[in-house]
Amino acid sequence: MQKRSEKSLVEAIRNCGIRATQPRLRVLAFLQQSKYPQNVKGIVSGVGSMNIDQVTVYRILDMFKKAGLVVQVDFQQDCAYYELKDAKHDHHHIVCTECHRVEDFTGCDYAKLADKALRQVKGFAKVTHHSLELFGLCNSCHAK
Amino acid sequence: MQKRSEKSLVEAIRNCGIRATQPRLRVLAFLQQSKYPQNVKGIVSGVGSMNIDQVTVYRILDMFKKAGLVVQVDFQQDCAYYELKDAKHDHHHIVCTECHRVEDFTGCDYAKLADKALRQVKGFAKVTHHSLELFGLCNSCHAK
DNA sequence: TATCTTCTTGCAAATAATTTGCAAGTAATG
DNA sequence: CATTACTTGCAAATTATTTGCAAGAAGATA
Repeated sequence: MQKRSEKSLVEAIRNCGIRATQPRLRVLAFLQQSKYPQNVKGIVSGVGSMNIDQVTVYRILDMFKKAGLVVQVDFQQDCAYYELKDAKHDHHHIVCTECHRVEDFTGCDYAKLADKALRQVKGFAKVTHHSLELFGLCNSCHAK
Repeated sequence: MQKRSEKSLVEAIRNCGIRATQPRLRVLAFLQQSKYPQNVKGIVSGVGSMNIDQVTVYRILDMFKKAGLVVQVDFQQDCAYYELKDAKHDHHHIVCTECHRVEDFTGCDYAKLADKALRQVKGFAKVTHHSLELFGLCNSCHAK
């Protein structure tokens, strides 16, 4: 996720057919510079200078999700996390179930998987997105 | 998931090193005969005859999860769902984002995926489980 | 740039999921 | 069948997420 200029942030949002408001720009910018998925609490404190109500963040995330700008990530923890959607749909996480450390990995072969699933089940027209997380133990937690 | 006799239910639970209590047997039996993942509300009403408090269900699920008897499934909806863990770790779902219809599919090639991820990231010792869900539209919702 | 319309935001409050504390109940062991 | 440790149910707390509504801002237009 390389940084985008203020101008291209505005464009990214407008391209989805929605207004480029200050809170939306801040949330998008914050997610862009985040190394890992963020939850609502993290976003509220992460946008810093500007005070954005958490309700607003919920609504923005919901909208971004529907617009295909961000994806929701479930770490089977307390709450939902969000990150920018990558074009290839091929960015996933491995999470330590002890300390909650997160690392990225790629290579789930999404297109093939979606295809295989659609052929296998009956009654589904198309796949729009997916979620994939690995859970395990990081070296230090495993050592204990 | 074929049915197990009462006796083997008891054994399945005891093998995890925990007591085979009535509520646990009921929850396990209910999950076994469930076609799709169930949430806490569904389990409470599903166990029927016996009244089990939802707090107890939460605690049982938590314990079963740690014991490796069940897995948690996140449909990016309201709450967490649970189903029996299959030995091969190769049972996943495709969910309609409109009507929430669920179908199963297999073939994620878990072993290879976990291996690939472990080689790719640094600092992780092992993978214990994973989650994979596809989201899309079923035929009737797609037609609209 | 002033104005208008519509979409957004913030705040308060509601809802719903999940967790915690504790006394009373029950499984497993000898 | 008595003991002990683990479990359950109930009440209440906590936390995530949603809803309603009046005030505020974005974008189109004059």
